[in-house]
Amino acid sequence: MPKDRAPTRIQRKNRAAILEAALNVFSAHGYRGATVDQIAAEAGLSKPNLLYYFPSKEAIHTALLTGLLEVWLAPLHELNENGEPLEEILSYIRRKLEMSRDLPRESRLFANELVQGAPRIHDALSSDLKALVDEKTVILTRWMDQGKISRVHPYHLIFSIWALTQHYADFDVQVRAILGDEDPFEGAEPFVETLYRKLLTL
Amino acid sequence: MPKDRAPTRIQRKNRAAILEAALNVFSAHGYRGATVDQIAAEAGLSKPNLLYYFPSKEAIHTALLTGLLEVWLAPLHELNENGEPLEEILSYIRRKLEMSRDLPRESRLFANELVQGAPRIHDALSSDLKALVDEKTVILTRWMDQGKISRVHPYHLIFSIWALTQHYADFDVQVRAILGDEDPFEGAEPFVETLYRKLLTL
DNA sequence: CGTGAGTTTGACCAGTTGGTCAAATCAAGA
DNA sequence: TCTTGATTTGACCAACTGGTCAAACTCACG
Repeated sequence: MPKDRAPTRIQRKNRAAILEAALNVFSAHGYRGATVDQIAAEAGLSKPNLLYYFPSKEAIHTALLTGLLEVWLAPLHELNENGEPLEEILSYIRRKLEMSRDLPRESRLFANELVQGAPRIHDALSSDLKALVDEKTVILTRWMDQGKISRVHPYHLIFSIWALTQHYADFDVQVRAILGDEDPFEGAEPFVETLYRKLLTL
Repeated sequence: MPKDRAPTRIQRKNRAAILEAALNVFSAHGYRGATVDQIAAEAGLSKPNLLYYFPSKEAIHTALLTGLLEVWLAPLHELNENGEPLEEILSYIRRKLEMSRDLPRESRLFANELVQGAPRIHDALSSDLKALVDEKTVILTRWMDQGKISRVHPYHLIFSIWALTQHYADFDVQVRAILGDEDPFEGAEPFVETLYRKLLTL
């Protein structure tokens, strides 16, 4: 247990290696399915050495989740109320789709946690996430009031975007089992763009 | 291990109780997160007694998955090539949404399996599921060729329906954390109906 | 009733898992 | 170089897990 001074070079390196390894293991096997030994091996450390940097398996998991939550919510944060409504929403969708393509482990990490009832991030959902979504649905509703986009249920609009974009990362195996060689994202991008353009154009 | 005669009354009752309990436990905690003790307790049996009916934890899991796969795919099976195209698709969506509302455990069972790479049903995906989807996309493509519905990527159309409808069961916690008291399905039904009507109407 | 198959259980086992600890090793500043 | 705190490790532990087994019990049916 290092004292709470400024972290040393080694501390920074090993903590980063552990979190990287934990992301691999937790996202592939879920919390319960991941073992500390596995994470330690993947990080190139012995188990006791890993537990020198994090007090427990759960601590690694929550450190990962909380650390990645802001990364995960960044695309929605960027939704700009002063931009062109339809383009803002389409950009948001594109950012989410890119994240599914480029950060599938992060997506599956949250998917694993959510599908099992979010026992470890339930609080963040009903505070941080809810606050962010509430804030952005106000903007969406204003755009609808101003006749800039079609009137639809703003919460379900956001849910649909999450569902559609994250599906490609979370259920990747299924998508690939059906599409075979075809790159999922090649077809997905124009599809979702058309979908939301038609939905939101008056 | 009962002989392979006709199952007795007790066998039928206990096997059903085990599968019901296993559905609860596996869907809530995933394969690795579920314990045989937990399933036995929930089924009202001792662990050795449970293992008298199923040879192993994995056997219970695969029995569940394979038994439910056809239930799960039934809505798509019902998509009728002789029906009115848009109405057929909308009915399919409604059936899937009903399943999310009425059978969320089944949805999460598959979600858990898929998000972890489908180690135990990979074969069923690339054979049964792929065959079914291939068959139905032919119908969708024909409808598009005949100018009955808009031309979109048929596979991604199906993926989007899965994503949207199953989202409400699989990520239920998240949806409820944001919607609060509001019934998710009340808003979801008209939303998805509008969405696909706009997408598919020429 | 009796009897044989079907059912249930307590005791047990080996492997795994998260976590501890004292001792050994290493690194960097005085 | 020397010392002190940071880092690493092998040995270990208790709890849990999936699974086994022989013995006990129960049920249906002749």
